[in-house]
Amino acid sequence: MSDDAHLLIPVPRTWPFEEARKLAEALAGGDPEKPVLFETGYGPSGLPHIGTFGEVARTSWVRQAFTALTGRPARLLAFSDDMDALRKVPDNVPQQDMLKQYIGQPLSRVPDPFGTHESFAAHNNARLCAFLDSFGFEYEFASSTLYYTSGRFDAALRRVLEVHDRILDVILPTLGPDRRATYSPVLPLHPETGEVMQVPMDAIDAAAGTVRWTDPASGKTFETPVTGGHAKMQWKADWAMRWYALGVDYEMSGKDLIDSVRLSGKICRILGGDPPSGLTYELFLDDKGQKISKSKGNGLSVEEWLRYAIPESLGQYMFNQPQRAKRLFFDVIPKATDEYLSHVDKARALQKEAPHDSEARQALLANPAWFIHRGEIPADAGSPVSFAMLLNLASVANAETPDVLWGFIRRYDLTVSPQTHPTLSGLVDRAVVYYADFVRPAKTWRTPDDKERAALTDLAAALRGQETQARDADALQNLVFEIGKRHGFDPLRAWFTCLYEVLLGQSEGPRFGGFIALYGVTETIALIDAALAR
RNA sequence: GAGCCGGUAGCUCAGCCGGUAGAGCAUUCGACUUUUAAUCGAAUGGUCGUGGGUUCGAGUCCCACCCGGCUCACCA
Repeated sequence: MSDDAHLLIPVPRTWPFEEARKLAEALAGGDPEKPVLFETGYGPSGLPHIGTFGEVARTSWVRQAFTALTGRPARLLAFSDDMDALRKVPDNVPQQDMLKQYIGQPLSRVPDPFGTHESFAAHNNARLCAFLDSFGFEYEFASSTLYYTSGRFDAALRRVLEVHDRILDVILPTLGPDRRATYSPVLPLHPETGEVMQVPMDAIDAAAGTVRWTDPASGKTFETPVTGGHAKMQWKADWAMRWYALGVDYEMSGKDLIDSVRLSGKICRILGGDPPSGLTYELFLDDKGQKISKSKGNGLSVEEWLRYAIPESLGQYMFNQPQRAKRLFFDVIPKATDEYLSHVDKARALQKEAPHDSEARQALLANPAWFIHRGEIPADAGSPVSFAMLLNLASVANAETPDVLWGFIRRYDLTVSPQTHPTLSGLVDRAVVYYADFVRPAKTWRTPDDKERAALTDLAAALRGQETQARDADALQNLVFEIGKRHGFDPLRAWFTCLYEVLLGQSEGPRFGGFIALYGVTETIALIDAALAR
């Protein structure tokens, strides 16, 4: 641990700081003034998804830890491989027939099926940026097409030709015989059709910076410069070339890419560069333990998560154990949310102590909320009520709108409101949705028997006289109670159980007078009428 | 074939630099309620996958094995 002397602070024991320390060690010999480069990759053949969020979030956290640890400047580049060829037409976009005609073309040359951007790639790139912005990530966007065409990769591409054969030696043994016959790390763009060509090279001219190849369709031979956007690299070599050309210091990837990382690292070394450090994170599993993939459409999307929980909870989920395969399904949402809330409370307390207490500062840096809120816990973050409790409450109260939930919350604590507690407000809104989507559909409403039917009819009639009156919970409770006694329920508890089972679809519930007062007399009458009509 | 992850209470999991096994849920009991619990208190519950090793001391470190799961071996 004595070799940590160059670090500004002791290393907190969380994975972003462990990663940052690894990176600091790897960079120990280099120029301390040079900004450190973090990269995340994105393939714009589809819309950004939850894995994209996870990778950018986690990379951002390592960067935040790295800066805290070393004080060195760092950038995060979100690199979009938009020059990659359109291989398959995604089935969740319009204009399928139009897109089919562009298979094999770089995504940046495929028209936007939504008609809002210059190209399909531009459309997806814009969606990526909007998506990342909505979470407040700090990053610089990079377009592969722009980098290629602007000549930014030219020197590296010429270097690729110089060591072309050594690159082949590394890649060919990893390929099957069929692929081996056609493989080339350089993919020239067809000068006539614009297609990204996957053909073997006839000749390499490193001095001229060109490749010669034959179009299998026409038999014509072409001499194409690798520079200036006239060619791109095949993906593993592309990754390596990019690391080399840009000097990428850190990039994570999923464990399905372990072999690619190894291979690209070798190629990067052949080019004369140092491959980046990085974390291999585990994949996300759906409810049945299967890998989540865009094409299968299993698991959970970011939109779905945000429908049921506040954004910070998704950060909390991604923060936990990146090197462990985790189930990504609806039922993990409440736990992630409450973990986040409890960390925020601790972090806020630690934040007060941190300026004059080094132990508190260390604990703060180890707190997920410190990362999720980018180093500064807002004063109004956190909630006095847990999400689990709100879900329970929504269920018990049959809460169909946030108002009903707020009514119960305010009876519990009059000082809270959506204005004073914005996080709680967000939780309440989602609890109602979660209840409506998951809890209520599972409920079963019992049909009342004749005796219950008579009592319920009586109750509805009695309530009709109360519609215009002030909503006095006690008076309503007495009313309900009297009707139960009048109809001879014994024990009286059976009457209330009947109300819960018939009207709310559950065996337990809130004090009924209070429920009517909050839920509304008219609404309760409607509830009874609906039950009687069943 | 190559590689990765996991096995701790009935369930889901936490367990840091080795120092008397923890949480939530579930279960049971109690308090408070004109029936309730969104509340509070308490109890029950574990041979830490197996076998070795290191150590005064191992869920934790090392080795071997068993079981379960996943990923890559076509494309990116």
